[in-house]
Amino acid sequence: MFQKMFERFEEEVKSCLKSVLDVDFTLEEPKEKFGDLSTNVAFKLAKSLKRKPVEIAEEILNKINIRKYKYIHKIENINGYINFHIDYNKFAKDLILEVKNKGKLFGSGLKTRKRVVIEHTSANPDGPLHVGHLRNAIIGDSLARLLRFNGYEVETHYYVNDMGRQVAILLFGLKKFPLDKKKKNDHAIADVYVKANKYLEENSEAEKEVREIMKKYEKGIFKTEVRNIVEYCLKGIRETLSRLNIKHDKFIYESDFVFNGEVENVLNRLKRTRFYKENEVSYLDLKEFGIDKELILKRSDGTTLYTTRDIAYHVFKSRNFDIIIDIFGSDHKLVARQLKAVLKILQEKEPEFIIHEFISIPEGKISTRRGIYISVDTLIEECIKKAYEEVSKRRKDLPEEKKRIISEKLGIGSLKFYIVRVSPERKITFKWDEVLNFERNSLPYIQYAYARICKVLKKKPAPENFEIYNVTQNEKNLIKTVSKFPKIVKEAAEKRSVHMIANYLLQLADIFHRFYNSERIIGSKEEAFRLNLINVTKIVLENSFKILGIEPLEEI
RNA sequence: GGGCUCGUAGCCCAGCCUGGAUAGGGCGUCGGCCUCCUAAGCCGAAGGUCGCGGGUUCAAAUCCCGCCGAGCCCGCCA
Repeated sequence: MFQKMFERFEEEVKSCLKSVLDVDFTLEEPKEKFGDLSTNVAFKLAKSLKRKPVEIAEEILNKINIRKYKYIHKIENINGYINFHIDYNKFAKDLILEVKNKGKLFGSGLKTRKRVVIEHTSANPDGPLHVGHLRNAIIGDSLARLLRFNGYEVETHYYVNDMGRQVAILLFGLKKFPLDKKKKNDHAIADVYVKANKYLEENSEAEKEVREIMKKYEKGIFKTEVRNIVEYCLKGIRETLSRLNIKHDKFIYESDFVFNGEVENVLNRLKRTRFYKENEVSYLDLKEFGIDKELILKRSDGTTLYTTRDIAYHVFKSRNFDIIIDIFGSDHKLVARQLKAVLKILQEKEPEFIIHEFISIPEGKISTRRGIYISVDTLIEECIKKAYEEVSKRRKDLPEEKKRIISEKLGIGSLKFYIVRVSPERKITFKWDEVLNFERNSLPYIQYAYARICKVLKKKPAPENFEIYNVTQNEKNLIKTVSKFPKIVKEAAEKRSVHMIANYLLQLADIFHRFYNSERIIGSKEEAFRLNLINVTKIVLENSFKILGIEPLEEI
């Protein structure tokens, strides 16, 4: 019955304007003092009508019969801008009913049959995840959650690069250096990998051996050995991801596309196109697509390359899904363009890419090969440690067990939030004091809002019936922000922008805290309404947390 | 050299796609608010050539062109 209140208000404003105008117009959200929606149509008309915007606006205003609209409280003309104000008494009542009614589904989209595949993380199985992978994983995971919430059928993939040089080096290394069984799997693998790389640098004759392994492996030799090593490492990686509340639906092995003949099939298809060229290597000429660099498909020794196999994987995705989304690091920008071009050539579905910049650490450039990185495991431990210090400082009254649970969730959540909050194209320099800031603009700030609500509602649950008197400005802000949630979710999904959700959450928490500080809830004349208002705020917080894969805490 | 991305107060970030009213937050700084639902909070102040230059427009942080600076890529690595 009640559907997306903010959009209903928007619809009313639109039909209101349409009833008196026969030109296109746009609506925007002005600053608080100018109302809730605004149009600058009078400015657009000024030129053709050769009249002043203020006069045009006035004329439009006079034609409108405001009584026909339920949620429009007032319309005014300020210097030519036509501003619409919400009738908050009616609006709030219906909004609260809507949110209560929908609950967990408030803001979600209708189920669609659209199948989406999101590939993310896909770190090489040669060591633990580090900060760079973390960003990829967090963006991918929350995007999957966002699209699911919007009604899509989503499958997440971890594409395992179990082929190529790094695997050969690992295989080579394991013959020379023992695996430390006491260490976490992925860390033990990294030790060997770093040692093997160092050995290769110092002993150039060993290079031949590595190439030999690669060649044999592609023919199917060492298949089980490689799978075992890879699985060994992945077990460690999975443990880390699981602590972050990130889980992939499927692990797709790159080598499978070679062994099951798919790579060869794709190569044959490409051979029949005019883009295919051969000399000592096979390659594609992609100049037509504005890519000067030829795309090499096969080495002179006949082995395939990473991109070749990736094409086969994408053909597979194209056959099984409607929308293909890849989360890539910015070093893969060229690969992304190449893939898009090749998929177009093959007349398959072209993937969408979310390309994120890197996270750098003060220590310098990250390199797993050289052993320069902060592992996500270390990061998680640090965050929890710091969170524990903060929690202990602020909540001396809590029992030890509770403090530990809260710090674990707050620490890991803060890490995720710090990363998901900034738009992907911006590079991040990882700074501890920013990650573990427990004040405003942080996850604890939002969790605190949630905890405050829980506490109040625990004392006094929101009653079924309530009356709305005069709505204060802080209440209006909170009502409006809550009502905008479905719109934000929809826009974020369309733009594939998870950081919008994080920023919305900050805004909601901010507005809540302001309301909470200035308005007494329990014991006030408006108690019943306010309890209902914070109750719906709580639902929106929960739904937003779910999108980000962060667990709400009833107490912090 | 070429391609892509970024440049918004001392520091960090949103807004840019879809142009509009004194450019929003946060950290830090300064000053206030706890006999009352967690002060992990709230209120206030100071702090800006939106990298630079040009163009389009009644109107540009936003669109177009040029430049400067930073990052990434340009491998028979992945």
